[in-house]
Amino acid sequence: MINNNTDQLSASLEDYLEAIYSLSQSEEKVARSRDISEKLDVAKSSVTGALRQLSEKGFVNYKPYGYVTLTEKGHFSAKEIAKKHQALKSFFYEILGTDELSAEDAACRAEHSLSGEIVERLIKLDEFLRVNKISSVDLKTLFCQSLQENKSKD
Amino acid sequence: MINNNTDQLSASLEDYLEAIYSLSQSEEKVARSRDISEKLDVAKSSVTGALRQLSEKGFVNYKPYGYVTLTEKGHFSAKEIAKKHQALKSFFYEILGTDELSAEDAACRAEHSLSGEIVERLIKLDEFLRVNKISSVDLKTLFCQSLQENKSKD
DNA sequence: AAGAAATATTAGGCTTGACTAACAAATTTA
DNA sequence: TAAATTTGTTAGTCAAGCCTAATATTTCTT
Repeated sequence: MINNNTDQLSASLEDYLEAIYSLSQSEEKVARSRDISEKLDVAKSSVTGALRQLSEKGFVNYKPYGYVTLTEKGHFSAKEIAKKHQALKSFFYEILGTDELSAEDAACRAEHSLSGEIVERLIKLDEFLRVNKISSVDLKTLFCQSLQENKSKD
Repeated sequence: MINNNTDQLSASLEDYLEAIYSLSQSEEKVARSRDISEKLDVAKSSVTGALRQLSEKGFVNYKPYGYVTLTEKGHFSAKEIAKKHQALKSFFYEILGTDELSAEDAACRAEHSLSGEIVERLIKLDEFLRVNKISSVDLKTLFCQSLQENKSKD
């Protein structure tokens, strides 16, 4: 019973929380175990385990066979995570100019490893570049011409 | 004996490879188990396990109680990882203007989750911003004034 | 070169987070 | 409402990665 730490979530639990948040927002307002399982491509039994943990840590209201809802704390954290995700995806897609799938994919993985501070600053840079009309369109030539020639030179 | 996949390394194994590379470069040219253990703040027995895996996958030459050296493949991968690390740290520190420790820390964690393509593009953006003299110095005011006022507003 | 010290490995255990299969509960349908 | 279907949980297993303690090997010291 080590790490019953109430505030810090593992990358995995962050994913579950994010999925619950996202499902609660769209669809029929309640995140069912089934949907979470499908969304994260994970066995239903894994969802049960995750819900128990999130519940113990105070992020969701959960009773076996009952509906799942976010607590205030859970809602707050989920929003933070979603914000990170959105900011990163937007940066990768609209500033760096990757294709949307890559951007989504990269955001999924990076959102767990970057601190709030870094993401805040990234958002500011993103805004700055937009305001000054420096975006993927402007950087495209730059990217295209230099992606090739830069293949390892020790 | 699943995942004897020869080319893809886990985040953890990437860390070990990177440490070996870095130690080989500096110091006395040979990465000893002891040093790796110390550098990654990990038990020596964990290093042994990692070396065995890296050896099985063809990234290092390793025999129990012997010295460890990188194979050509290992050297190549390590360089890639180190390059990612350097690029990310530089971006966080010099463009986003975080303190050096945060930059180092963030780079350590993000380097495993961002694809080569994203990092390449980040390097290009980094260069572009430098050339155009848009760096942390220029963004500082922007960052400082807006980091505060942007604390969640749903 | 033999004992002491440092270094490396093995053995065994723990945690996290996934899985499958079997079972339980809830919901739908006839 | 009772049977069928869907959904959710439990039990047991597995791999990755880490740990400590005990053991083995190498290196240093005298």
